[in-house]
Amino acid sequence: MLIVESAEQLNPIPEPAPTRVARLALPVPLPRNFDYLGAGLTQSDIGRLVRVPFGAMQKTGVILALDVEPEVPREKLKQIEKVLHEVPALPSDWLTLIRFAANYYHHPLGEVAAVALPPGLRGAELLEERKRDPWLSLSEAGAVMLAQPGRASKARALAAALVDNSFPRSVLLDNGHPAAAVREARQRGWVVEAAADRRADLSQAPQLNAEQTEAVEAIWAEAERFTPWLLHGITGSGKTEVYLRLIERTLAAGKQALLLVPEIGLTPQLEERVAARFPRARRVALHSGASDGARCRGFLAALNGEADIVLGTRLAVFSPLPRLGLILVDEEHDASYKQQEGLRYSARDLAVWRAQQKGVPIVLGSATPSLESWRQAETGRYRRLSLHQRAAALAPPEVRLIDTRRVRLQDGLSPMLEAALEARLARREQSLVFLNRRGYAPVLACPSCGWVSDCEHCSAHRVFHLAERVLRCHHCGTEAPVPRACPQCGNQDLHGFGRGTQRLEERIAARFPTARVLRVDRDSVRTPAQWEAVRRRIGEGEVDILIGTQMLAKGHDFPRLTLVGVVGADASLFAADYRAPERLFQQLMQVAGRAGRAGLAGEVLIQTEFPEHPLFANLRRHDFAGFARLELEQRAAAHFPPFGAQAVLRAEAPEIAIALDFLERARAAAQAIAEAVRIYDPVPMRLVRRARLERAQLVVEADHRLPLQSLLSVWLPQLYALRAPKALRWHIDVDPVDI
DNA sequence: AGCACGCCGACT
DNA sequence: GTCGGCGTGCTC
Repeated sequence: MLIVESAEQLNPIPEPAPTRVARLALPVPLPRNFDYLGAGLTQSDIGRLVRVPFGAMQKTGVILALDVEPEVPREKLKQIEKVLHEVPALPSDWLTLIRFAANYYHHPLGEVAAVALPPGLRGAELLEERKRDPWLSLSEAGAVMLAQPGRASKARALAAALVDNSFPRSVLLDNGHPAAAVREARQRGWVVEAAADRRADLSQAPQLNAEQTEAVEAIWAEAERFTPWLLHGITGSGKTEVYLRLIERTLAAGKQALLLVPEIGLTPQLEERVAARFPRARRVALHSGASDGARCRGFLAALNGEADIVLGTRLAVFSPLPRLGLILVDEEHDASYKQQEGLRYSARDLAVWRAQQKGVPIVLGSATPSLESWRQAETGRYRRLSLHQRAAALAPPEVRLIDTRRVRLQDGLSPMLEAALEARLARREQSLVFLNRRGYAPVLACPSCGWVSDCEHCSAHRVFHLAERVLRCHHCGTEAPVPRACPQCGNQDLHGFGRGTQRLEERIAARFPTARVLRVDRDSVRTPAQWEAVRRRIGEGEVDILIGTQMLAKGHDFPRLTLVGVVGADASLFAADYRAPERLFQQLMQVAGRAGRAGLAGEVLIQTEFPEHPLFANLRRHDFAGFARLELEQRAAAHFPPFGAQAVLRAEAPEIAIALDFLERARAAAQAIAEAVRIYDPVPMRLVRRARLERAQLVVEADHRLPLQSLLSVWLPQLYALRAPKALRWHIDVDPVDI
């Protein structure tokens, strides 16, 4: 029986859409969110983008929550101007991710959202994009749903959930699905595709060796849950092939794979390899080189589940992935995973958090893992897999040290290294001389009056670039023409002191006049297209001797390269930065890995004044584990990461006193709340002045993350409240890598 | 961060 | 007399 309680129930009149209070994340550098009024908002609008008036401006924000109690009087709330319905709502796990990042890195949530969203995700631009791109209109028809054989009921449940979220939809069905599921999908007007079409082309896959097979099987056995893996594989051991096999299985299971790569010129190569292996998968590449439109499309393809493989640099860690099944982080030790400005996040660390959040496996791969990850493996939190075999079944290159205290160097080159270069030339093999310092000479100076080429804006010398005839500051980028005479005393005999790649190139070209010499550094190779051309020239044997910086260390296989010479590495052995040895070892291992391929034995010659340094002993044995053991012992003794956690508060101002004064007040505030936390004194940074600003920093440290995070949670709001002069800027860096 | 409002020097 | 310098202050 129906009980009628009111006339409206018989003749319902449409109710006016109720106005609700929505809390938004807005891209402003303030540690709080903003509340707005919105008529007709529903629960499914959480995660949607909106346009709102903000002061005298217009901003795009993300709806975080509805029906919150506003913290300001209700009459101050403005109306949401427009809900961007053309963009699907960001899912709740994505909102949780950016909330986590904001909390962990103590950065305003709205700014985190702005970093995580592709630039140009705005209503108008998006509509325009859709007109031009037929694919986008297809995917706008739907979030992808995937049904495996015998999973029709699960598929229907998922579909129902998508309907509730007012997702537009399409379906991706595996072979062998019940016909009923297809009928149902078609009846609902969904786009239907077969998942098999997106699978790998297996014809091309090379055989795996025993180690690789073992790794793939071990990881796949845990594919249904969060398992962090450290894949320690020496150069040439075929880590990439392991990644590809795992991606293949992930796609076959109807899930998405996220592959993170460092910010290097190699990204296109890996992209090509993935494309060749998975020609029919929907692939998305997200990196800084991509256009706004491409990033936008890629992000949306990831968001609505269309994308099968998302390959990208650190920013790709923020891609929303509704059917994520696997995360891979290649070269996990690489410094470019840590953003060094604004939101200073580690994409590798966020990736691990995401894998845990979504209950999926994550593989961190490297030949020289970060000591953080290595220790996680030692303590059993990560599971370690090792690939020792080089694919070409070749002995690793022989590493030899040249004691430069006992030989006479000519322009930085020892007779032994020269002889080795000579021998390679005679055998028509390639050589690489590694010097991690670009320019002709690090400083130009006047021997008669003592003038040096100092930068006006930085506490650094300007580097003498002979080829371009400029003095260039490597910190702020400003340059000046090379003076013909000393600006101070008029002496015409100015000297370049020290050696950079340009001078080494000059010296080697003079010493080996018949050799084809090529210098590769950021000055000579500026664009991806130039990199491509250089790689081709090297690969086709058009170069005899390469001279280069770390750009070349990360290079690809150069099959004719059999000799690597290292000069000028000593500075890193005793650097003040406690991470310097780790970086040096990683760099030397990497550059050594270039030597010897395709049946040609490799040799590495390192010029050093400190041949007895233990770092070299491990390098000669290719013993990363040995190096890590030694280095971790020292870190443990000093309570440095990974045996403890750090954050650094940095301040910059026109004068150091202003920065130090702010940090001193910050230190006092921290001291008052410190519990199980060490707070150091504010100190000027090593490079005090950069681009006309003077910088200082204050380190806080704890034995564990938790007390450090507790301190930051109380401390940061106090810092925002400190009355800082307008000219002062400050930021916090959690888990810094450069202190 | 923007962009307002708000009080003091050289100009149509 | 104004146009405009960028010094504080606010943004739901």
